[in-house]
Amino acid sequence: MPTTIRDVARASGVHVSTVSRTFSAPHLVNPETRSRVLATAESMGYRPNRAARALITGRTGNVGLIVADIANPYFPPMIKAAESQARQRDYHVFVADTDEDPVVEEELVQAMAKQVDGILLCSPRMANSAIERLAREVPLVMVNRVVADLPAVLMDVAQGARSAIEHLVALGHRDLLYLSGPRGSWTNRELRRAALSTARAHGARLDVVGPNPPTTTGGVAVAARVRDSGATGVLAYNDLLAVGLLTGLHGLGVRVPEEISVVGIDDTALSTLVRPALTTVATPTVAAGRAAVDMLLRQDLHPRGGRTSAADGPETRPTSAQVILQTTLIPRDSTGPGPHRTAVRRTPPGRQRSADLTDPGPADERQPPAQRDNSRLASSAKE
Amino acid sequence: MPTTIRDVARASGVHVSTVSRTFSAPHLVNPETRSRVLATAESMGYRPNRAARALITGRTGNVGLIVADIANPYFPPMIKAAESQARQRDYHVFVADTDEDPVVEEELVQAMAKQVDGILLCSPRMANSAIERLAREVPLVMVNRVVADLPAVLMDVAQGARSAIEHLVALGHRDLLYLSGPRGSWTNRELRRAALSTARAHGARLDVVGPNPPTTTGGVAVAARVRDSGATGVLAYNDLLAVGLLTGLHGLGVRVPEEISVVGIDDTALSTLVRPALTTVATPTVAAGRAAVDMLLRQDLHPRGGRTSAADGPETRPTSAQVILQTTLIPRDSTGPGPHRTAVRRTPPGRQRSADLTDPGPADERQPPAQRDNSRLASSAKE
DNA sequence: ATGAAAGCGCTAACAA
DNA sequence: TTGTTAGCGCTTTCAT
Repeated sequence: MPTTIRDVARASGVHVSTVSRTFSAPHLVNPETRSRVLATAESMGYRPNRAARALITGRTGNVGLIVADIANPYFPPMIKAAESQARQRDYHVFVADTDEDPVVEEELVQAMAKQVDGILLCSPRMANSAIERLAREVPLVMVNRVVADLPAVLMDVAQGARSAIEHLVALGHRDLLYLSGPRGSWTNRELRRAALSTARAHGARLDVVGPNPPTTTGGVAVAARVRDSGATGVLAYNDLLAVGLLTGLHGLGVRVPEEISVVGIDDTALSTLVRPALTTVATPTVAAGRAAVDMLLRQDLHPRGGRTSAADGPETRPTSAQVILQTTLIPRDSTGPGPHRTAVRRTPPGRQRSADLTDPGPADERQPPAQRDNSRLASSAKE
Repeated sequence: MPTTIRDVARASGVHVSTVSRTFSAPHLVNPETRSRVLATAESMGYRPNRAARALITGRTGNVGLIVADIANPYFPPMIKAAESQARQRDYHVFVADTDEDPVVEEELVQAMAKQVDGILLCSPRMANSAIERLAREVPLVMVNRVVADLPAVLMDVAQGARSAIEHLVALGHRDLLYLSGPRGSWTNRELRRAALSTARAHGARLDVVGPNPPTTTGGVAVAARVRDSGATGVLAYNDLLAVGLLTGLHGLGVRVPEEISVVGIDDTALSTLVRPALTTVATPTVAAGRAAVDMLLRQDLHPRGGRTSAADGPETRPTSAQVILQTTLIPRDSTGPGPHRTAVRRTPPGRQRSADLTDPGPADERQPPAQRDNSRLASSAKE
């Protein structure tokens, strides 16, 4: 039976409210009383019950973070960024994994709702309608998805897909493939659309294969189909799929990048660990984690419930805004010259091995390769 | 302002207690009333406040899971196993990452304490004393560590280290290295001790290098030292360190396994993705996640607080027990013949490339390679 | 089967 | 500066 505020009050001969103040507003209590209370509390092993406190203040000091798959190396940097940003503001982050299951996702939001001050929904798989409904129960910030006018942190993946396709085309590839990700993924739709239109604009063929589970296993599984497709350049929904493809192709004896070039998306830790090192589009996950926490905590200035309420003036609605983060192509060793190499710009095979391009290539590839933490953000307040 | 139980009561013309029963004990309420209440609740978008409920029942329906580093691929399978096991019993899992920081770790336990029914501490870095203190505030289950007689799920990593060292010795390596992990890690101490004694028993030299951060970066950083050490066989604290070492050695032009053999620990997803594929010791993380949840929920039969208390007989203390899970060496391509190869058993170089050994090798290597989910567990109740 | 009342652990007006 | 009182949203005796 844990010690309560009442036990401490009795033991130190003061009223509960004094004990309460000792912990939540120490400056309002006489230094002497304070230290006496603190001492007895300490000796009794008393800890304020944050849940009970939350019930009345309306603030828990926690934020929830829900991701589709913790095993995807895409998320950990984002999670860690969110955690450190939250910690700076004296918040804690509780993470939950939905296993790519929309139903579990909704359940988890429900379960978390009252134990956190808001939830970061990262790459959610739920239906829009479900999200909108939940948004009325708990402050939500979306990451990688646009839902109504909920606050959102987005990445310009369309631009990333354009860069990737143009990179492949510039290398002389005309038969391209987009390895599609899961249904219901906003990012997947963006990528696919941008890849298709960019390919068309450059007179290249682009087939779409999928949906695929966004995992290495998914990549291995689709390798034979990729080989048989006749495509020489492949863009995958994410690094996991791309790395799986690399493994699968290796198993089939197909050489990368000599026979097929592969581009991933996300620039996860994996991409420099595999051989050949993966050409990929860096998505600013760290900046996203930070930005998402900031948006949530900013709008959290309007606490729900709690006693503070009263007539709080003109209907305080959450500030709806979007933050859009830039993406960057990182050429590495999994892309090389294709069959339609034009005579215009000759680069020795293996040129891509150097991350430091001397030949800047087509305009869209001309990204500063050094600047990896591209946290410059184009914030566009929608109201 | 979210809808409360009172709003629903008023709107459906019944007392709050009836609404309460409709949700927590439906069988005690008249079917007609029930459906009426349910209907109004639904239409008003009412959701029971789990935090408030927990305050009185003493049960939250959540379990906490604290890990040292979410980015370590070692943890996700364990987390997912815990989640699915918990979900089967209608519990939710909240995960938190401590960034390998003991202080953050303690804070997080505090923050979670009252919002969960118990906490799984995975590979904690805290001091024993801190853990024992916290164990008095919230039910704790340890994973990968022994603290007093707290319930624990352990892996027989010592046996794993023995297998690994014997594997290297059998291949003809006599100059070995153990790449040490973080201070304060129970697993690290176990590994180190077992590696040292096994090497000694076989007349091999084994140096210890470290502590190292248990990350790929740590592995890359230590590569030059490893090369210069003169050792030909290396056992690393975990796969991350081993994979980093692989990358570092590759960068230095040192060939694996021709010049140096490397063994990892954990058999993370990474190990089959890198080239050469990593020889490693599989640790049963999935079984561990499941077992930990089971232990926690079993002892949770004794709810803390709540109103139920009363005189509950003979001092119900949490059942203290340990579960010990087996580990298995998985030979892959990062280990090969060493300079002291005896004439006894000749195996062509590159034999290790096949996961299907025809030559079973020394006794300790003779593990069933197919059986990957080694969840057979030796449970030893200590009371 | 339902209502009345007490209270989980805590905070926040308001007095004193 | 401290005590008094009310109550956050909910469950659970105990009556009825």
